Amino acid sequence: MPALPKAYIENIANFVDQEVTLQGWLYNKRSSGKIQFLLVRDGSGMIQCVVSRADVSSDAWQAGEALTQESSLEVSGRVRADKRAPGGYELTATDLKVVQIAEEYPITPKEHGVDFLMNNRHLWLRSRRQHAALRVRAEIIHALQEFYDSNGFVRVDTPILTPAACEGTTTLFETDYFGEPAYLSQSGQLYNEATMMAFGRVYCYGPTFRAEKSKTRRHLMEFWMIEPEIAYADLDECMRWEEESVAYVVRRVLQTRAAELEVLERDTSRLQKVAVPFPRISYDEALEILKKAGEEIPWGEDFGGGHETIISEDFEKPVFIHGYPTKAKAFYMQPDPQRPEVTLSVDLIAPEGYGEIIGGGQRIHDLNLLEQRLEEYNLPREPYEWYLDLRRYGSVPHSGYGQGIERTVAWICGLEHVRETIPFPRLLYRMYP
RNA sequence: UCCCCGAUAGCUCAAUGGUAGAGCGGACGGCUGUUAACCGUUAGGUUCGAGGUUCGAGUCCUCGUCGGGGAGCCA
Repeated sequence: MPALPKAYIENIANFVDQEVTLQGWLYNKRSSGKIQFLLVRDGSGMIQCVVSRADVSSDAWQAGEALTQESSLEVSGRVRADKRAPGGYELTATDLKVVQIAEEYPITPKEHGVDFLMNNRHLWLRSRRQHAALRVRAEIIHALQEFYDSNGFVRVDTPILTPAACEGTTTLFETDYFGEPAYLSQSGQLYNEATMMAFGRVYCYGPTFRAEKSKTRRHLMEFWMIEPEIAYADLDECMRWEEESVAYVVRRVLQTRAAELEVLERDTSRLQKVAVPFPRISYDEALEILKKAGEEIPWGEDFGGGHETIISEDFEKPVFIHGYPTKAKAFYMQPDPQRPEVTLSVDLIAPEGYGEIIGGGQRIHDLNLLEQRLEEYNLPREPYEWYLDLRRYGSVPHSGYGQGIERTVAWICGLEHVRETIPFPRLLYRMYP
C-alpha cells in the first residue's frame, strides 16, 4: 500500500481531491458484480467508499468481497464531494487491505431487543446512535469542566472510598478496607465543603454509587456527578451558577455536536430555547401547579418522577423549584430564616419529562444548628467531627449542588433511558458486560 | 420490596389446542450508483425450566428462572 497521508473521517472535508488512507471498520456493505459500496467507520465518523472492479487490483477487489460486517480494514482512495452521499463526501477506492475478517456479527442492521443489546453492550457501542450519544456525553463533560475552569473554580476531587454515609439516608455499597468497613461514595459534597474552605470555589467530578433497588429509566447504581461548591454564595447565587452552566453546555452541544443530535433525531428547537434566566418557582407554587393538574399531594411530601414531569410541562426551559420542606431534605440544608419549616434548597427540573438533573442549595454554616440537625436525624456524631470543624474555623455561608451527568445527557440527546448515556451502565441485576 | 407485561431459529417476530414459519444475519450464486440495496438457492429449532390438564400443548393451568416497564428512593 502506498504511503499516503492518514486521514480521519471527521476531517475528510480537508482532503477533497486528495488521495488518503483510512483505517477503520466495515459498518455495512452493498455490492453488485462490478461495484462495491463499503460503509466504513473509523470512530470519528462514517463514509461510503466506492470500489469499482475496473479501478482496483484483483487483490483489493477480493478483499472487498471477503469483508463481513465489522471487519477491520485499511482503505485508500481519492476523496470526492458527492451530493448523493449522506455525509457529503465519498472515497473512490484505489486500494483495500483487510486487517481482520470479523466473525458473524451479532448486531445486524435490523431491529433488536433491549436485553440482547445490553448483553452485547461492548459491541452496541459501535452502532450509530450509541456512538452519537456518547460523543455528546463527552462534549457535555468537556463543556462543564471548561465552564467551571474558566470561571475561577478549581477542580478538587473527593474520595470514592469513604468511612461513613454522606447523608445517612440512602443505602451504600459496602466493601472491605483491610478489615474495616468502607463505603463507595454517594456524593462528594461533604468533602467539597472542606476543599471549598481552602480554594473558595471548587468542583469535583467523579462516579457515585447508590445501592438503591431502583428500576426506572432515570436510575443507575453507578453514575457520574459534577459537584460545585461555592463559598459566600447564597441560594440566589447558587441558582445563577446552575443556569449559567446548563445554558452554556446546551449552547455548546448545539454548536459542536449538531451532526450527532441529528443522528439521534433530537428536536433541537426545544434546546434552542434554553437561555438564562430559567424560571424559578417555590415548592408551594409547584404544589399549586400539581393541584391544577389534578395531582394533589399533602404539603411536606417530596415529588415523584411523574410530578416533576407535570411541572416541567408548564415551562419551555429547565425550571428551578426552591424552598422544599425541611423534613424532605438532607440534614445539612440551611433553613429559610423567614420560614424555618422550609430550606434554602433547590432542584433543577429538565424540560420534556427528564426529571431532576441538579439538586442543591445553601448549606448550614452555624455550628450549633448543624449539631442539632445531626441529633434530629439520628446521625452518629463521631464520623462528622471533621465536618463540624468546618463550622468551627472560619465558617461562612455557602452553597453547592450536584449535577447528574447521565440525566443531563439523556435530556440533551432526547433519549428514553439513562442506560444509553453511559458506556457500561450498572443497572439493577445487570452488571455484564 | 410491590404492581403490570413478556420469553419460539444467531436477531426481530408469526403460528384457531391438530405437520413449527417469515424477514434480517450466515453460506453459495447473480447484478456498474447502492442508501436497513435488490433477486435466486440453501443451512439453521430441547418453542426458558419443572410439573399438570388433554387422544393431542409453542398455545391451557401451577410453580420457578430470566428479562422489560413502572412505583417507592433519588441525580
